[in-house]
Amino acid sequence: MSDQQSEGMPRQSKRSRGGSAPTIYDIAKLAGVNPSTVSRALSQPGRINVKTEERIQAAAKELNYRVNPIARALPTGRTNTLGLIVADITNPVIFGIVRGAERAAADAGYTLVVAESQESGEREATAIERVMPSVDGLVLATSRLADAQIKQIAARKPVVVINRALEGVTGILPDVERGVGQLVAHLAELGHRSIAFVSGPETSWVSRRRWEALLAAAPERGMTIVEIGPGVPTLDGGTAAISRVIASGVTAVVAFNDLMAIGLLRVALERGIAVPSQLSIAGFDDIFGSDFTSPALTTVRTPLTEAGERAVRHLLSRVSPQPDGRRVNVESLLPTELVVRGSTGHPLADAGA
Amino acid sequence: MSDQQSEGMPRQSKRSRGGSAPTIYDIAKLAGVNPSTVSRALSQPGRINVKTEERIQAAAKELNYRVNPIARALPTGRTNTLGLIVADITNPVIFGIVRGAERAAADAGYTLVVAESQESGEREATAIERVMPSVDGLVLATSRLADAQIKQIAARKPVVVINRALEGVTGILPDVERGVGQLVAHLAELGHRSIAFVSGPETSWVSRRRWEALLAAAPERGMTIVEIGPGVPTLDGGTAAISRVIASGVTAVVAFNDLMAIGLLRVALERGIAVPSQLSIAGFDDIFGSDFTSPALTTVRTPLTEAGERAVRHLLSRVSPQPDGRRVNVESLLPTELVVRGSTGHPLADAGA
DNA sequence: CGAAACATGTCAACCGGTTGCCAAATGATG
DNA sequence: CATCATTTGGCAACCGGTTGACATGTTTCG
Repeated sequence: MSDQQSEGMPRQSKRSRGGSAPTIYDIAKLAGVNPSTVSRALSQPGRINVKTEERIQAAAKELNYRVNPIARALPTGRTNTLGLIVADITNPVIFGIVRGAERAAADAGYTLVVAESQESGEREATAIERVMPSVDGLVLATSRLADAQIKQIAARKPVVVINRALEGVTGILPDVERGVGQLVAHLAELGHRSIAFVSGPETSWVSRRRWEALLAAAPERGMTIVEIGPGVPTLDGGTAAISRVIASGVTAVVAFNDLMAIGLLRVALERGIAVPSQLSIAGFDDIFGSDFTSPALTTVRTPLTEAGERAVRHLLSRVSPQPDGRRVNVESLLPTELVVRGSTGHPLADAGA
Repeated sequence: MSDQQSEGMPRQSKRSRGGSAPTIYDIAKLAGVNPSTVSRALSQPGRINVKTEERIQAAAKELNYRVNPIARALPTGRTNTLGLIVADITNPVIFGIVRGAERAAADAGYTLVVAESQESGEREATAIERVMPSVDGLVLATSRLADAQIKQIAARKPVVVINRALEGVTGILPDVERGVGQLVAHLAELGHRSIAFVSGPETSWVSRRRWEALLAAAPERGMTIVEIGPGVPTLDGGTAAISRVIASGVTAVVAFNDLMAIGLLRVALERGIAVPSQLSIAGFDDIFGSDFTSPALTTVRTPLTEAGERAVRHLLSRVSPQPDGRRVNVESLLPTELVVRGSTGHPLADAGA
């Protein structure tokens, strides 16, 4: 019974299907060695006799062999894949992150799977559960999860968060103070004495940080500053804030992000308010399109592509430690910088009155 | 050194690691059945006695079991993953495609891996080779590969291409005529008698299609039309074309895409040309930011999110045929439509002279 | 009441690699 | 030339599911 396999015609030999991709068994047969030798030759160069290795390489090339990443992942647990979870793929702030992450991953021979949570914590948790088993690590950009949830995930797989400070979890964070300092100095030089900050969502860590930085920098230059908000971080969120901005009597307004700033800019122009002479407007992030406006938007740029890149490189350094000791410096903050365009300028002499 | 693992405690029993994820073997033990029964209970509801199935479900829930997609993929070949290859993730035309594709994939419980070719055919081929073994199908958006290469790939795995017509390969294509017809009608109604089309790259299938549609529609309305180009499909590409546009004496210009249109708009305003009274400008795609300009851009919208969605849904229908016969209608073209904003208007009476 | 039809669950092979252990071959050393 | 160290490559178990073949138990029906 047990030898029913061996009797009769030479029923298709154990390993060798027709159309399918070649396996190490095919190579082994062709090179006349054991499959395990092939595996070693391919993944641990040097472990095998040079002569044999060459023979195996030649056979592999002849068969046009590609290692099956799934078969490799099963025993090793390493998938050569990273996950990137974003709240909203079409949010321009995210694009850069995705690009940077994808590049860094591709450079290292890693594949990137992208999942979108659509701003929902629940969907985010689902998406994470789905990709978790098949990734070596996760980048959480703009996560909507609670700190505790993130920590729990970080305990299972390496995790890097972007734009969020979290005890025990690596975070890629911007040097908000730098860009804000430049912005405030810029406005002060132009002659502004009062600023309004139109803030974003109450729960936004980034919005809070930006506000704190402004709150610290403005008085140093002898400027007054007020916060208006919270508001939704969209064009409409900016539009909705205009009345309060005007009522506050400031000559310059800084919005939580470029989208809100553009909303402010549009509604201001509609109402016949001259920008920048009557009202200077600035935003954050330097998103795609922020220079499409007339006047173009002055903004504090956050290097988002670099954020994505760093996040992935740090993840990789934990997933597959580099022998040469190169380590990604995640301690240093991402440098932000002011981009001066047309939406900020000297206030009219009488405007400050 | 090598046996530090095995000394001491009674080396872990065959199936049951501590920290690791639970397996069907753990469930089997808990429910007192054979692992294969667990597998069937989980993947073929009904094949198993209801009573037993319940017991297994309970055990699975208790252990918080999640199927290991990699282990499942190895024997079945199905990975529940789709690949999306794009030329440039940060190209705003792509965003919508990515979002639509991701949503459709997530809805079906599929994971999406995204790879960027950075406009290089070689990188694209590499990226495809890398993801090929671990996906069930591929969406090629804005491929830079030759027709023959794509056909070769399509012979190995299900492939859907976006914005490209290719014998034997499913393509998601826009109904260019519809939007162009609306645009031409709109311009004619405004009183324009002459149009210039600033074209994109010579190799762009889409640019050619748009030009052909314009060429067919304009004369029907008694308008003259000229082509200016080819040019690079960027802001600068638009900017560079302004002199030739002015020289042509037209009152309306249609750019290959919104980016070029915005470039034209900006340089026109810089030169003191009034938009739309002296020159009406329109673009294609309705990209993010096309309404940030002053005046906002009139454009022919292509439903990119739907393109991504359709591409994935069609792929899914081939990968895992729906029992209910629902099929994705890929034959019908994606409806494009005119979005009228401020950059088009009545030409000045004397401008046509 | 016996046989055929059907339902249910087990066995064991398999997907395609990886890797610990070991035997044989080779080389170095005294 | 004997002895020991080092290479080299094979054996076989393993990763975690899936699935065809089959044995057993249960129903149905002539």
